[in-house]
Amino acid sequence: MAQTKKDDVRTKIVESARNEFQDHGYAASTIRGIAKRAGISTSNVYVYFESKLELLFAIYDPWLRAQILQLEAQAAEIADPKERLRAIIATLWETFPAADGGFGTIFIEGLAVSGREGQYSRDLLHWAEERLSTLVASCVPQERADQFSDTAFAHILFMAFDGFALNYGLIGPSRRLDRCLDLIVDLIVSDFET
Amino acid sequence: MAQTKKDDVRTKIVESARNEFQDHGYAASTIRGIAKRAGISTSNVYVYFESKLELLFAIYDPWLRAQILQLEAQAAEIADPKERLRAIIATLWETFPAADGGFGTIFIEGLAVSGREGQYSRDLLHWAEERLSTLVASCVPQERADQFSDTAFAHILFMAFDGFALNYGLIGPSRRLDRCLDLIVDLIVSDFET
DNA sequence: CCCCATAAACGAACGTTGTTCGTTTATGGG
DNA sequence: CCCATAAACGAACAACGTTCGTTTATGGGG
Repeated sequence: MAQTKKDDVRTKIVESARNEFQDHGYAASTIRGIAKRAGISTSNVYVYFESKLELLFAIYDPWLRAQILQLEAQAAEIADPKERLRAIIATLWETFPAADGGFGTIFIEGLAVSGREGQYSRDLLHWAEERLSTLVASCVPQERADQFSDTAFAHILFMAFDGFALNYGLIGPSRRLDRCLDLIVDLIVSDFET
Repeated sequence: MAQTKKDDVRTKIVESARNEFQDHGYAASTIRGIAKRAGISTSNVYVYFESKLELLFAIYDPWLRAQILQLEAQAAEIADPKERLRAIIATLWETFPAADGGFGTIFIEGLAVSGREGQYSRDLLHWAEERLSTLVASCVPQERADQFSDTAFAHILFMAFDGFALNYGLIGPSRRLDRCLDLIVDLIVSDFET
C-alpha cells in the first residue's frame, strides 16, 4: 500500500553510526552527522530508530555478543587453566575497552549519558555474565569450584570492565593493568603453584 | 579597585549545584536551574566556575576525600581482619554509590558525559587508591602481604566501584552484591578459616 | 571622604543539540 | 493503473552550555 522500510537504509544508518561513534565518541556524535554520512535526511533516522540511545544499542548488542563468542573460541585453545584465566580477564579488561576504536568505552559513555531505563541492557548483561561465568569456572581448581558456581565473580569482572572502559576513554591505556591481572589470577589459581 | 568574588556566593552556587545534581543527576541538571536555586543570574556562575564539569569536581573532590577518611575511621574500630575487609569493600561498592542521593553515581555520569581531560580526576583517584590500599593491607594475612604491597588491588576495587555506581544509577541497588562481597573476601582471607 | 578603574553581575544572544511536525513523494496491494 | 499509506524530507521547536556587551557595585588611591 505504501513505501516499506528498507533493509539497506537501516544498514546504512547502522554503519554510519558505528563510524561516527568510533570517530567522535557517543556524546560528540550527532544525528545530523550520522544521517549525512548515511546519505539520508536527519529526520528519516527516526523512522528506523526511536532515539540516539536505541541506535547505540542496535550496534552494541551484536558487537558484545560477537566479542564474547570470539573470546570463548580463543579460550578453548589455551590448555593451561591459569594461562586461560589470565587471557579471559585480559580480554575483558584490556582488549574490550580498546577494541574497534574503544567501542566498549563508547557504550559505557552512552549508558551514563542517556540512560535511565536499565531494562534495555539488563538482558544483555545477564547473558554475557552467564557465558563469562561458565568460561571462568573451567579455569578454577576443583576445590574452589563451589565458590564459582554462580555468576558473582563474573559480575565483579564486568563491573570492573565498566571502570577500565571508562578510564580508557578518559585517560588511555592503563600501565598498571598487567599488575592487576597478575594479582587477580594469583588470587584464584595460586593453589596450583604452591 | 572593584568588586571581589564573594565566598558566600561561591558557597551558594556549590550548595545549589549539589542539590540539583542529587535531584536530577548530572546531565539533567542545568546551569540555569543551579543559578536560579542559588538566587543569581545564569552567566554569573561562570565568574566562579569555568564549566559545568569543573563545578561537579568542586563538589565531588572534597566529598570523596571526606568519605574515604570516614571509612578509615570506621574500619579502625573493627578488630577482625576479615570482617574489616568486608566492611571496607561493602562501603566502596554499596554505600558510596548510594550515599548522598547517589553522588558516586553522579560523578561517574559526569565524567562519562563531559570528560576528555583525565588530568582533573587522576590525582584524586591516585590519592584514594593509596589510602584504600593501606586500608586493605591491614586486613591481609602476613603470607600474602607481598601481593598487596602496591595499589593494584585497590585499583581493581575502584574500577569495580565505577561499574557498581553506574549500575546503581541505571537499575538501582544490586541484589547480588552480598554474594560478590562474600566471594571477594573469601578469595583474600580464606586462609584464616581453613 | 569622594572618585573611578575594575571586575562582579546581569539579560540577551549564539551555536548546537535531540527530537518533532507538516508536507511531499514513492510504492505495493486492489 | 490507481491511491491509501508510510517513507523521506526540510523546517522548526525547545533546551542546552557557554559567550557577549552592558550595567552596576565597590575597594584602594587622591
